[in-house]
Amino acid sequence: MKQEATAQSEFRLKNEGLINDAKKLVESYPRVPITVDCVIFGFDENELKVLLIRSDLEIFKDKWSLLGDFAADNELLDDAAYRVLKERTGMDDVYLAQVKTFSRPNRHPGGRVLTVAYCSLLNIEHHQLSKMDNELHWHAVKTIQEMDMAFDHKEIMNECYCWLQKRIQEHPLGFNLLPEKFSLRELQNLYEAILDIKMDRRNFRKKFFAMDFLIDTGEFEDDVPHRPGKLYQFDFQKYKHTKKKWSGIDFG
Amino acid sequence: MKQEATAQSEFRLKNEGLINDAKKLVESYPRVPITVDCVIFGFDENELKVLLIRSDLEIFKDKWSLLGDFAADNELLDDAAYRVLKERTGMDDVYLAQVKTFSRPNRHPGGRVLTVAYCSLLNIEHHQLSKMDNELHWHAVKTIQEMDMAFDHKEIMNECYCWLQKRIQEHPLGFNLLPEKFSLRELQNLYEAILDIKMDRRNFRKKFFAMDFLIDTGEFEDDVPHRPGKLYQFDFQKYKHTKKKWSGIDFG
DNA sequence: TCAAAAGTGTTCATTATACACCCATGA
DNA sequence: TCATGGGTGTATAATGAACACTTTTGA
Repeated sequence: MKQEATAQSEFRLKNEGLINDAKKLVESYPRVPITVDCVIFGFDENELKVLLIRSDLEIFKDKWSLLGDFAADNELLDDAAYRVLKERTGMDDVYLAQVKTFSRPNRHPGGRVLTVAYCSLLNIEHHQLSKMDNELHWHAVKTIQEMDMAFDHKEIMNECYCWLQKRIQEHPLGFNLLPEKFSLRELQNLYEAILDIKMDRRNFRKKFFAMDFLIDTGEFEDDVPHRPGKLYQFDFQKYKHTKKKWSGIDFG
Repeated sequence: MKQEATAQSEFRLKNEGLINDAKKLVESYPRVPITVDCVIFGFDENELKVLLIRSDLEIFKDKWSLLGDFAADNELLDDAAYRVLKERTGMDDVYLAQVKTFSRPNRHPGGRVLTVAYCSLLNIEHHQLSKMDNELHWHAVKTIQEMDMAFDHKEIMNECYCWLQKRIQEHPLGFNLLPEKFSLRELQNLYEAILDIKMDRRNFRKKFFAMDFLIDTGEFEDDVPHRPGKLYQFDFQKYKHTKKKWSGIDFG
């Protein structure tokens, strides 16, 4: 019993030594400030939009900026991105995904800052912006190419937009941008806006009905100046239990 | 003229002030050590392999580790990954892509270290490992699940493997793992190994011939104990000039 | 002559595309 | 009654999947 205790304490001592070695090693590494930047997409009036503010930095005072913040000590980057979303929009039930890390040494005028870009999607209708600080508001993605943006934020925006275009074809992300109940027209408008293409209405419906993830709510649109369409919900439960097939090799 | 000079110098002064503000801001951010970790895949003896070393860290001395290093001051992360590859394998004409950033606060025993995972692919035949320090060598990916790995390197490995499985179906990555001239059998073996599935040989050939990116070299395999197969090259030129179509919506 | 893998076509099922008319509603 | 978009079906083309035999080579 006593021997055991001794062995244990020896082990602890040795382990502490090893951890100290590790700490020393880590202390020898250069350190870099890390930020997260959120590219927050929304969909409204048949347009894909992105949420921007005027840059906090005086040097970029006339330029638009993504919503970002530095990562706190020991904060998981995903958590930092959720925190930024929460602080800026009040939302926390939002789709969020890490897209890419940007490291160009001169990307920040104040010295090297590394940023991790996150893409998030939220339903504009379900969220009235609470703070409008720094002219926080939605911009049509189509108009952004002509805007001045701070840092490398235009590059980050574009990467996230490409990511979204690809991703939305393989995953049911789009429903995070729509009201919980939506018409097929709204769904198609969303895809057409994001992919910037026109699709055949009949084939679009066929495709979604064939995937069989839409629940017919029995309800209908309201306040439309024409025949109201049926409203559907996406069956996330069923989707989760369906494992995707390999889509097959194709570079073309 | 003099006025102009004055205006210019005023502008410079003001600009310096703004940059100083930015610097002050950045100085207020927490700083984190950054590393890159490379998941280096190779293909040999009909198996997908990954290059590992014994961990440098005493605390992980019996565990296998990815090839990594800290990012130097003002070093682009891509450059850091290329540097690691060059230092460890001597190769610099290698496929390399950023996959994901890992930030769990306890992932490193020496304190918070953020790591950016890169995936790289290289042709084992074209490269004899020059240094064998730390037992550097190739491990079959299939056997790795049972191995002990340092840090969160098994998680990183798995993420990169999934990335590769998806990516190789949509992009011509596989050719980076094969000799410049390869038989269709080798190509199919590669796909079967990476995707861990069996494919029909006739359909596989049809698919690749239909994509029309294979150049018939007119040469044949050598040193095979059976009828030699034709050798092909991938037409990277033609591929580059072919823009991909949208593959179409499908979550199934 | 044998073993081992190369090379090759057809059929069938599934999926994608193109396309036009009637219907329900609100104004 | 009109304008607007909702809702539907069919024919054709393209693609994917299943499947077996002959050929060439080296041993």
